[in-house]
Amino acid sequence: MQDSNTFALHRPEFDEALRRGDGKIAQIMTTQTRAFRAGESIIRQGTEHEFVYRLRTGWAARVRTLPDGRAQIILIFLPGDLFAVKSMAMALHPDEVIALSDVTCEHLDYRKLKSAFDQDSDIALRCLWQVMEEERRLHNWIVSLGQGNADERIAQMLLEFLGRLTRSGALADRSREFRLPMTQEQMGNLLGITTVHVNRVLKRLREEKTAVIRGGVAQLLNITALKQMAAPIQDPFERDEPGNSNASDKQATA
Amino acid sequence: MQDSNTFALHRPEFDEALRRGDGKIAQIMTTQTRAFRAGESIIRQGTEHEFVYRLRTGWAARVRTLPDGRAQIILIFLPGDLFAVKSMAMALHPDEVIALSDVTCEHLDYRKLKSAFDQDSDIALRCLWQVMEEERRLHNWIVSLGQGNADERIAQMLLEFLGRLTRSGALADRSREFRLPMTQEQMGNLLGITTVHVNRVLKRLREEKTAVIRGGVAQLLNITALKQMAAPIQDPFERDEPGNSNASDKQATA
DNA sequence: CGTTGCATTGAGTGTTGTCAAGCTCTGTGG
DNA sequence: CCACAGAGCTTGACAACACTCAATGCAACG
Repeated sequence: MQDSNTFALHRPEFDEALRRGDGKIAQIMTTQTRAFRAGESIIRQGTEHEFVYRLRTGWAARVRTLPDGRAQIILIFLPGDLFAVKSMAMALHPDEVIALSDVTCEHLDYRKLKSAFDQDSDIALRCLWQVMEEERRLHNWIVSLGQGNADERIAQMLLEFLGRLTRSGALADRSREFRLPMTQEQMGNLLGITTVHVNRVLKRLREEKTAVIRGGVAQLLNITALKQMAAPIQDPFERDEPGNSNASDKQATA
Repeated sequence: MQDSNTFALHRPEFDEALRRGDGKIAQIMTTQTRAFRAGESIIRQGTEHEFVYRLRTGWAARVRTLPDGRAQIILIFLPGDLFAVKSMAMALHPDEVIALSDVTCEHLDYRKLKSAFDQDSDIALRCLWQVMEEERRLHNWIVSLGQGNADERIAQMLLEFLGRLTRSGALADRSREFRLPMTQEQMGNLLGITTVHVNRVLKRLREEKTAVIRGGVAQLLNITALKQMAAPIQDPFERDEPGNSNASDKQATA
C-alpha cells in the first residue's frame, strides 16, 4: 500500500490522511496475528463477529453459499485489504470469508477500532475508504455480471487482479505474471458461470496466446487483447489508471 | 425512516445514534432542496461532484452507461436514502444518477457534511451506515446476478422493493401494492436481462396471479409464491426481517 | 389522426448450462 | 517403485434459457 497510485482516484487533500491511517491501522493491529490454510474459513456465515481484519499475506474471498449448494464469490481480498469493517455496525455476518491460499491476517476487536476510529480521523478515513473502494469494485462487478458475457467477465477479472496487485506494490510494475490461487470452480463462482465454461474460455485464451492460467499462476501475454475483450464493460476510470494502460502496453504486445 | 425495524440488523448499541444521525442530517440538509423530473439526470457520469444528497420523494437510480449503449442500473434509491456519500472521498463520479420518477432531494456541500461528520459521531455513523447498508444490498444483488435466473431475479427485485418501502414507513405494513416507476427496459437494465424477457416473465406472473405489474404500479398478489421463486438466491437474513416474512404472509395467500 | 414511447408477441438463434466421461497430476501407502 | 485415490482440469454431445430481430398493439399527447 505504499504506492502513491493507490489512492489516485480520490480527493488529493485526503491522500496523506489515508496513508497515515493505513499505517496506523497496520500498527495497532499488528499485535494479533492469525494464520489460515488454503480452504479454511476465516469468518463463518451467520456468526456474530467481534473483529475487523487486515489481510497481510495471501488471498481471501467473501462467499455466499446458497441453500441448494450453489455458491457466489462476492469479493476477493488481496494483501493490505481490510475486511469485516462492517463488524463495527452489523451484528451478524451474512457471508463466509474463506482463505483461497494460505493466509496470514491481523485482527482487532471492533470496539477498539471503533474508539480509535472516533479519536483519529485518519483511521476513520481509512476505514471509510476501504468501504468505498470495495463499493467501487462491487459496482464494477455488477456491471460485469449484468452486462458482460463470459469472455468479458474473465478478461475483466484478470485485469482487475493485475491492477490491484500492481497498485498495492505486490507486483513489479512491468510484470504480467502473478500467482492466482483459485480453482476454475472458484473462478466460476466468482464470475457467475459454470466450471465447464470457465475452462472453455481459458482454453481459448491459451490457444490465442492471450493469457495462460495454469497451476495457480496467471501469465497475461497480451494485455491489449484482454483490454479489448473487457472494454465494453470496463469502468471508465480504469483505463486511465497509471501502470495499467499506457503506451508501453501496446508495444509489449507485438 | 422512523420505523424501528430500519436498523434491525445492526448492533443495538448504535440504534439510537443512527436515528439521531438520520434526523440531524435531514435537518442540516433541509435548506437546500432541488426537484427533478422523471428521466432527468441528477448526477452526470464523470463529473466532479461537490454534494451529498438525500432523497426526499421519488425514486432514483445509479446507472452505468457503456460505450456500446448498454446500460446497467447498479442501485435503486428510495425516499430517505443518502447518495453520493462517496463525494466525501472521491473526486469523480463513475456513474450517473437519474430520476426514475419525479424527485425532490436535498443536498449539501460535501465539505460541510465532512465537518459535521468529524464533529458529530452520530452523523458519521449514519453516513457509514448508509454505505454499509448499500453494500449489503450490492452483495445480495451480486448473488442474484451471478446465480439467479430471470424468474429468481425478478422475484427478488419485487420483494426487495416491498421490504424497503415497508421498513421505511412509506407503505402500510400490510399493503402489497406500491408505485413502481420503472419501464420494463429499466427493469431489464437492473436485472441484467433484456426487455423482451422481462416482459415474458411478467406476463407469466400475471397469468399465474402471482404479481401484476402494470402502469407503473406493482401488486404482489401471492407473496408466498414470490418468496419461493426468490428463495434459492435470498439473503439468509432477509427471511427473518419483521414485516417481511411471518405467519400472516402465508395466510394471506390462500 | 400521426407520432412517440412503451408493452407484447412470435420465430429463429446462440451462448451457456447440463451431464458424463476421461485425463493429468500429485501425494500416499504398499 | 508402482498402484491407487482424489482433486482438479479437459472435452464432447446435447438441451435450454435467454437473446435477437422484427412486427404489432396500445395508450397518451400534440
